[in-house]
Amino acid sequence: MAPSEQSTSVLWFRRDLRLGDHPALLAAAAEGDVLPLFVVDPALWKPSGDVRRAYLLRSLRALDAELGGKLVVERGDPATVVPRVAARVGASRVHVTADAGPYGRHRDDAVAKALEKKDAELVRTGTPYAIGPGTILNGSGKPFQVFTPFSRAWVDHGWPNPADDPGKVGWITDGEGVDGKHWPAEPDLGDLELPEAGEAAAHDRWEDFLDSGLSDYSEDRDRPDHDGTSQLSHALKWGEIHPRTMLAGLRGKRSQGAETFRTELCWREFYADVLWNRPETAREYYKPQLAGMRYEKVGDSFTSWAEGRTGYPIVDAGMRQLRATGWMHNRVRMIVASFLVKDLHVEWQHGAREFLRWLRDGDLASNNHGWQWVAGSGTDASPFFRVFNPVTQGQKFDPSGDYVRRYVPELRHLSGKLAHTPWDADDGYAHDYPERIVDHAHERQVALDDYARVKN
DNA sequence: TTTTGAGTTGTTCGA
DNA sequence: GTCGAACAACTCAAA
Repeated sequence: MAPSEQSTSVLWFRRDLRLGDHPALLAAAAEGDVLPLFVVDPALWKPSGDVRRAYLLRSLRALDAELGGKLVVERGDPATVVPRVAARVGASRVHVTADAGPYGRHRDDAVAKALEKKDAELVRTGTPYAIGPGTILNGSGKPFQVFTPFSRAWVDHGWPNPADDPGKVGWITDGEGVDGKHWPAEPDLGDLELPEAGEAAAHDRWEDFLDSGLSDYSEDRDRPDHDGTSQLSHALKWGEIHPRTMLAGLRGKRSQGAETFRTELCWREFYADVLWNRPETAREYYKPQLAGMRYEKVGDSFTSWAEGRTGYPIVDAGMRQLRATGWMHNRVRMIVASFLVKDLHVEWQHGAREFLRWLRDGDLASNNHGWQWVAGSGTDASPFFRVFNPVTQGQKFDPSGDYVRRYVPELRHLSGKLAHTPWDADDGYAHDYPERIVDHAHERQVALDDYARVKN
């Protein structure tokens, strides 16, 4: 289209719920007036837990406020809804940030086809990542399968600067989807408190973290009893802040904390890249031979794990933190994941699904490939003998026991480290804390033996 | 093509 | 308490 020709377009928001550093918004605004749209897609809404639904709705409300109440929210299959909205305002172009996930790619292809039938077009600009998945390749032109070489190539490639400020955008609305008409009701979360949603809150949090959290990040991030993480995983998941913005904020910082944080952002990009190249690994084993392990069916032991009643304090604290807050510390995610797969011999997919149901930051690529890493079926090269010991992990990363006591009231009467070993205290079970449902040393050996069998 | 070096986050054992 | 070795030889990336 000629630059002088002004026309109305649609900006369809998905996981890019912000107005700053937004290339697709720039592309839309360059064409003329823009109708902002969000579609509540049952395929994504139905499997979501209440926490994620509530967080999304609050983020949408924050976005709507920034848009002067003009956000159009519709419900239904995007392949039907998006062309209908575009037709309503005579838009021939619908702008989006490209989705790299398996469902999103499939959905967007369907929407693009549906738009084509009406002589309209889906325009994908940018991705939720600093470097688009599928971009980084090794010397043979193939995707990396090991993190460290990927990260070197990722750094060498470099990442773009944040997108320009869009300036004054001609936001329009059509009066159909506004005023909360089609907004789902916000689920009742009871006592669960969510962090403030929206772009402004994400930026405030990021600035605070740069000022006061980053210097100790590399040490503190492994401590579930400390507040040492950025608390921005949900903001990244919903695109309230883009990793470009964060990498620009880290530019020039050479501290260990900055290095470690960049590496964590790189892990997010690596797993998105892996999933882009192997979409089926969202559900299937990245290393298929691991599917041949002997696994237990989901039953009582899974329920004990999910509800935080395994009798292993750090595991129970983690699972209860998940349900109480919609978030779990990353160190503890690894511990509880290892426990489910290696101690209870349940396939990682069940745990991954449980996490996605509760996590406010639940991201398919990071979550499921994190699970595969723990299960030993993922991109990590070989250390099959890595089985987390829930007691020593607890003692090492929650040395004072504060984290356990915060989430497991039955253990609050135990002081210090003793909270990790109630079986060593005379009154360890005085408040109905459950006995250990399995013997870790034994189950560890079962897992290792089975692994050896599968390998041979 | 062959070879070499290296691999997020671990655990246990024994000195 | 601390430290190094063993776990068991595997796969990938790059020279």
